[in-house]
Amino acid sequence: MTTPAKILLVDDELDILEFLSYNLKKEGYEVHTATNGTEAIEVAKKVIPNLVILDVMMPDMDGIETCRQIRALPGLKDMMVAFLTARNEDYSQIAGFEVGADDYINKPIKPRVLSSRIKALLRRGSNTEVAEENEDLGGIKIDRERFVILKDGKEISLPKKEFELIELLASKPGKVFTRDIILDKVWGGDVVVGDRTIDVHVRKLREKLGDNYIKTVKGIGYKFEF
Amino acid sequence: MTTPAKILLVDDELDILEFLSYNLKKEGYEVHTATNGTEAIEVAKKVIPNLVILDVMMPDMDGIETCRQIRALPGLKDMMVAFLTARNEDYSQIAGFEVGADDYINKPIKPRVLSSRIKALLRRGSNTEVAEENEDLGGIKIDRERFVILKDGKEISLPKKEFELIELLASKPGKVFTRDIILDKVWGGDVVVGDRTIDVHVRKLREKLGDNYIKTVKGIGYKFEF
DNA sequence: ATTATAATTAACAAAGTATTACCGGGGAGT
DNA sequence: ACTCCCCGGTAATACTTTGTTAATTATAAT
Repeated sequence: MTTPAKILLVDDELDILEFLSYNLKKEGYEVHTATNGTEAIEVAKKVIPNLVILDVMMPDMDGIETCRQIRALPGLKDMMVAFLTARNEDYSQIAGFEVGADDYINKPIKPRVLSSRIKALLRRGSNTEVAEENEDLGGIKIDRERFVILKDGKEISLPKKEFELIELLASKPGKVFTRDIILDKVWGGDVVVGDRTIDVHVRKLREKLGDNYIKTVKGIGYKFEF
Repeated sequence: MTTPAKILLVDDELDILEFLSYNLKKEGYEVHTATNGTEAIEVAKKVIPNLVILDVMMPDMDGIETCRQIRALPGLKDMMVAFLTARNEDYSQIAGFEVGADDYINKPIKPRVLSSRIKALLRRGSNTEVAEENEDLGGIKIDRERFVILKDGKEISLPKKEFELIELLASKPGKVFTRDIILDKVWGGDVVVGDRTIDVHVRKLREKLGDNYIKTVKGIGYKFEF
């Protein structure tokens, strides 16, 4: 770590703002905050953040519009942008990607998830050179931005759950994810679903991606390998 | 599997304490309890729990403050902390995370939910440790994360029991593990299996790893050597 | 040689996973 | 508002792998 990354948080709900702010500071980031679009633009001009986290739903000026305006500022074209959205807001419905969102983060926010997402974002952001090439995982690329998998250049679009599942598994190729962990991360710790639900989703993924990527580790769980 | 995780429960309501305690013990955890902050700190000093579950609302000293004090104790910085909160007590969440809460559990508590949350927490806690490079044991490496053995760079995947067995033996190379101990650690103290079960598993391991690693000590047990 | 302990093998039981079919809810399009 | 269709999930069943047992053979120690 050289100089801490600067993050601008924008949300009209003070609770959330504080909560996120605290957690990010703990991770060593330099955190700035704003409670509305106008204020956000002011702050952005001054601090030139590496990453802006914007609530989509805000009074006055919504996150999308705010984003558009911030991006128009000099020197801020290359900054990373993440939107906060309520759970279950279908990604495709959101106009955010049109203004160049780099990630979506669902509320309610789990600190651990947040932290890793942000790290990933900042890493991506610092790759100023290449227009952000997604990692190639044995002929497969995960395009979070478009919510699509690329297999040998061919697009395969996945439903949400399947996407989240492959995303998790591929996040650390080779690592075995226990059923517990998968349930926890993809379905959420307190949702109780049947034992075979994961299997079925794995099945559907294998149908679409081919049988060579997701391996079962009997008695333990699954892992992504190539 | 190895040694049971230690959990410290703190709540002023005896009903809840008993209820949780019962459920957690059933899951195989070592459970300690306290009914107030001061007592909690005493117990924490002694047992050095892996996880503390704290009621936020308590007379005398509330959960947050208790947590702060416990964390200040030597050797307890890295422990996991979960707070029990009444439904929708949003405000306390913020304060809680400031003292390093790792999770919130809402009352009323459903045992099933509790169980999975706790598993996740303890897992997270142990993951927090150092990224622990795998030791090379005479051409063999045990990769717990991927759940495979690496022999001369080549991956050998093992079934659960075989993996646990080699893991145990290799945990202290050279040391002889008696059949009793092996049964206890791998199969669990209360499971009754036949005399030859261990032999068969050793056999299978030797088939896969070669005959040069596991040595028999007649009349005593087995040891891992290289 | 005799006895006790261990290794091997094959057959069986149990656990775990894959597959298929199906159902209900919610959104998209009409 | 009414379909229709897709997604996410369940249930039942078939299938595979793993774990255990028991019977048999081999080995070492006295």
